[in-house]
Amino acid sequence: MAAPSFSTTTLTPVLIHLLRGASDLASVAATHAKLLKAGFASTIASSNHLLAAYCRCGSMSHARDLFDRIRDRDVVSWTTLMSGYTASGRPQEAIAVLRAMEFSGVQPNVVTLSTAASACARLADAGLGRQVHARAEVAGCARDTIVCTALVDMYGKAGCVDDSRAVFDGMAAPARNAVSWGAMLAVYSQNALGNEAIRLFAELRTSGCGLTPNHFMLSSVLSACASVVRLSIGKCVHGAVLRLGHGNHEVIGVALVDMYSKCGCYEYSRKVFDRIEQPSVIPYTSIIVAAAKYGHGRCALAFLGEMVDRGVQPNDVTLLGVMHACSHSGLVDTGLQFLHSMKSKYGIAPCPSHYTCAVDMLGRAGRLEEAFGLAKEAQVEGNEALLLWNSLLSACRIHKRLDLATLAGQRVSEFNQDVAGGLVVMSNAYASAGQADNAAAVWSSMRQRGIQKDPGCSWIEVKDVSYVFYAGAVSCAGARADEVLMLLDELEYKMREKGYKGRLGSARVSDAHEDDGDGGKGVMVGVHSEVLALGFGLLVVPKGMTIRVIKNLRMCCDCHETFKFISDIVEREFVVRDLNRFHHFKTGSCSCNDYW
DNA sequence: ATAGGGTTAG
Repeated sequence: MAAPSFSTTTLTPVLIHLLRGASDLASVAATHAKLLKAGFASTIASSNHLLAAYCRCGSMSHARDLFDRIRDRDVVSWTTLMSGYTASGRPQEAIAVLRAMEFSGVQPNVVTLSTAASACARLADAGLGRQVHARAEVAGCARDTIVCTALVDMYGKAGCVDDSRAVFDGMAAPARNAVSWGAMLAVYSQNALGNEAIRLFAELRTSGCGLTPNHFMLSSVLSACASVVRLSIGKCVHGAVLRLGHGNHEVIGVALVDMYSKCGCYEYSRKVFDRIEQPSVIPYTSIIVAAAKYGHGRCALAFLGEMVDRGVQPNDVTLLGVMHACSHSGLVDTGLQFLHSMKSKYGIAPCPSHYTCAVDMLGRAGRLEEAFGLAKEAQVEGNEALLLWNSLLSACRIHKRLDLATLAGQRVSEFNQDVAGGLVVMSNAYASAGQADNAAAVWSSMRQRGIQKDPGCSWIEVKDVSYVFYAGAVSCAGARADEVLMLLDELEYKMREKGYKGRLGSARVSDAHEDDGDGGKGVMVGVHSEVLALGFGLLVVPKGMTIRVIKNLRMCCDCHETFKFISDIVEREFVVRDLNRFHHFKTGSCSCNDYW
């Protein structure tokens, strides 16, 4: 038998060297075996090295076995095990390790507590996170930059944005580094507080802290710009990306593709995408989703073909994007083929969102019997099912199938939570069918049950400022409100000369998709919010510039017709982003060819 | 010196 050839003091560097190159279980286990065979008496340091190596290669069962056999476990052993569980997606077990560690009497340090905070972040559990926060205070670790940054992230992931900000504000200015700023920006961006993220980013640049935006901060801010549809700021950030030399970073490329597509600039998304070298599945998915939103179904299919040819595997999100593209382009049978062949062709089993998309697609195309059949046969539950039956209900209204609408409405009402949207659609279905009494009854029952619904609104960005319009209320236009109404009056007159049959303004029984905000008299609406936003845009956006309107609901047929007429009359281009796609109006027609 | 914090597609 070979004599041990290392002394305790020389072993550790050799061990590190062996373990550093070991990213797979086999080589870690081989090193482990060699040590045992050499008869080396393990020290706590060498055991911890091995433990970390097992964790790095994701083999938590081996890590646990080793850990259980370490007698004199120190804070590093415990922390390493916690970190391993967190990294392999088992944060609950990391917390159990923390509890066992405290029970065993070993004191946590800053590394332990930052690891614990990140386990709580993964669990999105603010209650547990608060306990870790308190423990950090007690241990005197609550001023540590990394602990604080982990807490900022933890509160954010748990949805407690104010707590994140309180921790961030409590950090002394020199303690805030680029990671802390990046974490706070990400918190705002991930919690749909885009404007707060934009404000904080501006603060970074004026704070005199001397930190330069890095790709983490830039991608968070771009996603913030996308979520609140702030094109002009997004373009400025794009400029900063190029100046700072981050233009070739894939993550930034994806954020830019997404930002431009959500801000109504599909062409820019294309240009950014074309500059990404060797795009992975995520950039491909983001451009496919962008194409889907603009109704470019053939384009989306071409991108899918291209990625497959290049050996990039699509995933469930990619295929959902492709199906959305089919749905919004009227490629119904192609979309259905995807649903039925995705398992065999791409190895991805359809999940509830794919079924929901297919049902929506059939409904959009007026193939309602098939849609109902698929809806019943799909194993969809919970919130997904609510979305599914809601979209069917919507389709029934559009295709004036009150018989089926009642059926779908019944399904929707079986869900006790969040039924407002469905009930509004039901009411609108009655109104479309000329049954104003039933429509009013739905509203009054909603009023009695205390159900509220977000009012429909549209907004437009002019020189970095957002103007929000609600149906029937032109007040956002401020001093120019009267001018907007006069302009719309004049346009209505010109539209009539070209054959327009509807009415823009005066109150009427609603076949509307939005109520007027007071909920009670909801079946009476005035002019829709997107028309007001457009009227304002025509006054303030210079001629020759595209007017971009954003709406929080689906665009209705009337407004769609109106926008087509007006684009012809004033010879301008409009882009409208509604709840699920974009419409590009130009010379009297729309990019969707009236299919959406 | 063996353990720690932030980002992208739905």
